[in-house]
Amino acid sequence: MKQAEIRDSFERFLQKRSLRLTSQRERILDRVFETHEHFSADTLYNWLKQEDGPSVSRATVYRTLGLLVDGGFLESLDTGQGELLYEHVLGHQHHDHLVCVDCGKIEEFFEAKIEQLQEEVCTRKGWSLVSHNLRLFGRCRSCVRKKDGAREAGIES
Amino acid sequence: MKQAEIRDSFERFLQKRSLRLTSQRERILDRVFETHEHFSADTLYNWLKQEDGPSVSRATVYRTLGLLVDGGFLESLDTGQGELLYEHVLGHQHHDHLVCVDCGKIEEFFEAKIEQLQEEVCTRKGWSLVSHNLRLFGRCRSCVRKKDGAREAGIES
DNA sequence: ATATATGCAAACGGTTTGCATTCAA
DNA sequence: TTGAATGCAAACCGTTTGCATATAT
Repeated sequence: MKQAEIRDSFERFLQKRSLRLTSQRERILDRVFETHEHFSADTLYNWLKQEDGPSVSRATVYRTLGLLVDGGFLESLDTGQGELLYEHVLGHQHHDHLVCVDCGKIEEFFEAKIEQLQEEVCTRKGWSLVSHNLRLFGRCRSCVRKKDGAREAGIES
Repeated sequence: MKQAEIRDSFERFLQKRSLRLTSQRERILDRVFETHEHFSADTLYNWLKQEDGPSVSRATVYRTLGLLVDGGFLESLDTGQGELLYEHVLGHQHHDHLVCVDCGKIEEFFEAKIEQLQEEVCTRKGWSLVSHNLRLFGRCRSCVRKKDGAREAGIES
């Protein structure tokens, strides 16, 4: 999905709710869809401060992130390290995350069988599934390598 | 595992680290293994305040909870609602959680096939799995019922 | 014209921490 | 005796909010 379509979709979303397209919202939308990394509210705030364009306050960053999550433009991801991370949704399929406990790296994965088993668990218990959050914590390929290197050198972890 | 064994195990843990068995730690340990509910630091603090025994400050509650998690006596559970919940571990097998988005109820489940698929995902990606966190958010049996009732009565959700 | 957004700074809420005092070993 | 633990209150940190001002429609 390209920038222009996203923009249209955002405008429609705002109209539906009688909200206004401000230069701040415009700027945040653009910036957020420009990156494919996971980012925090603070990171986004700093990007906007450094790069040029209409100034955006911290409060507006938070308010707009909330709006974008509501509208299904962004998803938030709780890595359990205090701050929420965000990633854009449009053009991305659902996935879960691997988080490296050594370097913080995040990778995405999708495993249909896990998704299906989650539904089965819910059904079995009489619940109705709304969403889920699966995080695998481990060591990424390069941190595993580093650790093995250290072990060979006789350094205890 | 009965209270006395847990107590011994805790004393050994403290000795190993040259930490001391204080009346506060004793009281927290007992209280925590007395309940089978999930509880927050604040809930625990209030239990200790209402029931009688040696007084325990909020700071000590937090410090001791940390200690018990380190020692593998408790596990913490991030429901994503701001505060951490705790549950005791000894005598409990690993499980994941269902969280009701309407009433906050928590149920536990264990699904071996999901556990195994997580390992497979990691292996496939070259990661080494350390732990995981799976939360299913949905509506519990009784909230589903309530919601259906409302729908029949023509009340929109 | 007017309802909505913004920026600022203060508030929030769970948790952590510095420090003087108390206590287990 | 002395290193560790406690209680208190202040600090922390990401996030939210009240309010006066600015702005999109």
